[in-house]
Amino acid sequence: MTNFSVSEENYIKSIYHLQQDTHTVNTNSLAVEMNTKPASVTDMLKKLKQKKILQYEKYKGFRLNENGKKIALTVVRKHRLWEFFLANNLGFEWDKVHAIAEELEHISSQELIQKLDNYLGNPSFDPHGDPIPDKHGNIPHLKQRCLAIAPINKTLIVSSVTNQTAEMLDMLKHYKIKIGSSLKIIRHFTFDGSMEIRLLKNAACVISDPVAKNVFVHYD
Amino acid sequence: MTNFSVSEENYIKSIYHLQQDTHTVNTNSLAVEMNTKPASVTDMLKKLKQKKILQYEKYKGFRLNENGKKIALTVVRKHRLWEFFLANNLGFEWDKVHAIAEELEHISSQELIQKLDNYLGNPSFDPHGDPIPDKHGNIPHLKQRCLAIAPINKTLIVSSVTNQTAEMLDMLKHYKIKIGSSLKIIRHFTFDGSMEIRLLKNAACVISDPVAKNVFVHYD
DNA sequence: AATTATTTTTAGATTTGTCTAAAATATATT
DNA sequence: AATATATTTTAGACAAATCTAAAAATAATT
Repeated sequence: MTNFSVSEENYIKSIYHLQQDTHTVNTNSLAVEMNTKPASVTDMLKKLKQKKILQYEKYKGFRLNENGKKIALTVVRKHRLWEFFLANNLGFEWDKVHAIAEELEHISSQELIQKLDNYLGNPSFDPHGDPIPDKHGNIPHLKQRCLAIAPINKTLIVSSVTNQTAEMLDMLKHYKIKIGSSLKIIRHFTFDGSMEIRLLKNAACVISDPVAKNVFVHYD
Repeated sequence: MTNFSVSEENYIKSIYHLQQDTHTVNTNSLAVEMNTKPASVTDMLKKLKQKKILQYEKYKGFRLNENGKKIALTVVRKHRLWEFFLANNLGFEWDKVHAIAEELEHISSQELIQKLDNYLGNPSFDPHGDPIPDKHGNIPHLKQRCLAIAPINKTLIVSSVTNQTAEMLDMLKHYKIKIGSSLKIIRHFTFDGSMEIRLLKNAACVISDPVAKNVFVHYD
């Protein structure tokens, strides 16, 4: 497998994230995503095409081929494992880990990542609730949806929180809700959209609709 | 404090290591140390002088000033803390940690290093026995010398091993000698320069002069 | 369909870090 | 001290990654 520069890895990762929803990515959106200029993107696209990572025809958009996706997944895996380490072992807050993991994800040693993975206990989700690909690039795939519309009376596992402002984190801390928390929805109140929930072995409590809208859960 | 590139940090670190013994470093030896060409060294020297990190007069050698030393020490600190983490927590062998730490030492976050230091229990020596500077750049300073010429009948602590070939490591494993081991020299044999030693709560044993020459110890 | 607006690419410049080959300086030797 | 040798620096080139400004292609609008 060819060797990729930090810059190339960053492009590959961004293309991977963008092509999830849409089927083909365009130059401008990648330039925005990467905080760079469209001309720079075009330069890099040519390089990545030459390295047989990218499906790309001039003026017609582009997307990663299977090879490219594989590389993207190794970078994503490294990023999320480091995020887990930073939050879980070093005690960083969720909102601080991303920037540091952006640097750590480019450390090249395969052996390091394998040992780190084992050291951390082969976690499946990072502190933001995003799934961590395994060493083969397989992504753990549970149903995930917004708590506001999740099923009642089923065991739900908090998987991610979209609004990560200090105010929101403060609120969640008060309710003792964190990534990995187990909870059930007991009932909805139609008056204001709030809901009564019960966290595993805690008393029931009521959370507002705006809170529930930003909390995502897994279940099977 | 200015920001330094990976390449600049590597030059600073190498100059730091070279200026320990000699008082002024010369272009060729730095080029050898860094596996590069003398012309490239000169280019970088100009840059580092401009950044007020370096005492440097054309053709007359160079050395880091106080600012430069401070920067070198932060890089050395990061390198050795990561080495400790790799060996102690992830289970890497001594001889594998250096190459990976060469990459990790350039991760920029100060907060990361402070938290890592605490997580590791603020260790004083890395897996090679080299001292880890603290956050102020202070280096723990014990007497260190070659086991072959260390004092008899004093408690010595194995601090580093210079020859780290597989053969040597194998031999040390057999004798159960590792970094941090406590031992005493019981007597020397003049016939072949070998010595009888006793490791804490182990039976005494005899090690050859070539082995002793590559083992370094601390004592007070 | 023709024109306008948007998006994308090209051409050429810039910065960082490196190199080779030649020139300048310092050191060693006779 | 003069010459030879070794070391260091300069000059100019190159690759990677970026940029600006202009040209080319595509999409939208009248």
